[in-house]
Amino acid sequence: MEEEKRTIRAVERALDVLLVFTSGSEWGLTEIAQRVGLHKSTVHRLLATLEQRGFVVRDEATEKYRLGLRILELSAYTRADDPAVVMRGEMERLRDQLGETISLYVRDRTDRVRIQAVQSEQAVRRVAPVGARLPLTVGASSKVLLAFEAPSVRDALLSELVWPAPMDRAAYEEQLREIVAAGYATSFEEREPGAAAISAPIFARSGKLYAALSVSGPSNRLTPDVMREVAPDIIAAAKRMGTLLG
Amino acid sequence: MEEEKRTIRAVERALDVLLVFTSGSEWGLTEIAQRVGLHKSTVHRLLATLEQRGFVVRDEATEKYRLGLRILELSAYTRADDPAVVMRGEMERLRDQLGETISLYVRDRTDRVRIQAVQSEQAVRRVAPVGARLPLTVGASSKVLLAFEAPSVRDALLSELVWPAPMDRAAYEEQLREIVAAGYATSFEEREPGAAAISAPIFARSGKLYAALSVSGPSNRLTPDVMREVAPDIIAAAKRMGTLLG
DNA sequence: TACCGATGTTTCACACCGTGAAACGAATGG
DNA sequence: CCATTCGTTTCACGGTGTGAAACATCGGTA
Repeated sequence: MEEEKRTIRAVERALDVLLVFTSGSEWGLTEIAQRVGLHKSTVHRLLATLEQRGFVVRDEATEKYRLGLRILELSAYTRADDPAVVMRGEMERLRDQLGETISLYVRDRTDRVRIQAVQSEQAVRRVAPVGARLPLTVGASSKVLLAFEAPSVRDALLSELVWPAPMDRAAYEEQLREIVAAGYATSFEEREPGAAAISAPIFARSGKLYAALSVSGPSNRLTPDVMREVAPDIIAAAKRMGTLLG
Repeated sequence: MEEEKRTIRAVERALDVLLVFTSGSEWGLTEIAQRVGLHKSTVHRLLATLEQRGFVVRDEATEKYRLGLRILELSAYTRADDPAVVMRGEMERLRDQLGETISLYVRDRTDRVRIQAVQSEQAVRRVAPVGARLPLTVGASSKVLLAFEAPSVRDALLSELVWPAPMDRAAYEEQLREIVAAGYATSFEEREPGAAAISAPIFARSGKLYAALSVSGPSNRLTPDVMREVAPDIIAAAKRMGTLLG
């Protein structure tokens, strides 16, 4: 039962404190302490350390903590968005063609992360910040990132994921097989009501799954019929984007 | 004499490990250990912890460490108040690398304005006050701010500008095309004798031209050969700075 | 094949460092 | 003016992070 730990508790706690800021940008010490379940005193020392290195700063007005510029500085060195920059042109082309928001997701462990996005210019549109982290269980892109993954990896992930109540693993696996056959996945008001999405896989030249390209918008515009119609365009764009990768 | 420390050593060390990635995106364990001056064993545990939380990942091909997507996720929640402030870190790094004065120019109508600068620390150096306003007709940064602007805007500006005597608009436009192809611009004793500069464009994520990053110094140090050599570094820095923008 | 150096990984005993209870100070407002 | 909440500091204790050393794996070299 007990897994051997080779990690450092104090560091884990510090990182957990940082991660608190992914659900709100401004926090007081006591709030953070409650959230991570640690003593005020401990969190105070953690924050002092993070502040000294510039990972958090104190808002002068509110006296609360927020993330510091060191994070931004580091984010410039995450190579994950390098290919994403190259792909931006192709994504803009697709946006102009379809008029909806285009996103690029990669899998990170049991989540997916939006590494690039171009927004729809319509009045009613999905907004989608780069860097957003979403569960791998729901949404068209999640299904793509699972369905086209290597079998061994996929099975490991399916075992590891915790499923929301109404979902059944067997039925889900069947759905994934259909997605592989079709070459793309859709979701209709699956993750959030009123929203729909269609997603296709991007493979690197090596054949390895790199990302999921998704088109998302309001479900009254992105109806199942419309999605079926534009699927070939999205698959083609995803294929082109794959060739841009090493 | 001795300052009381209220920080946590293990956390400080972990953050230092993260900061190593601001001077190179790929590192091996031993390299990192040398850089931060810690024992291999210690760094190994730190990295294992950072990896568990997704702050670093191991490149499958090279087996080396790089920053993980958690950083990107956090960066989405940092409020970048003033872009010029955010970019200062990157500019300081470039200054340390090249030893010359680094400036950041944005276009304001038919002028350019220096909105940020870090000075060379050499005895003979260009001095460059922030806020300085210069004509858009001469200098490497001017050419960048024109060459990479949207065609319609560029043409309007070219018509509006009043040209100094010896310049010809047709020849200038040809020069701008070459600059777009090269990805950077240079100037050698163009605006003031004894001075040279090299400049690259900074694009926001949206693809919009935001500013020109320039390296300037005495023309005996910044020879054409030297500028050609350091151009890739400047372009890379400008690219990173672009990712810091919304 | 045997050897080497360089890499990442694991083990282990010890001291030191991180921990949380508690007490403190400061600000707010009822 | 007391009560409450927040951030800060102190301190003794024991757990926890530490680095030397040994181990494991590679590629490269002779």
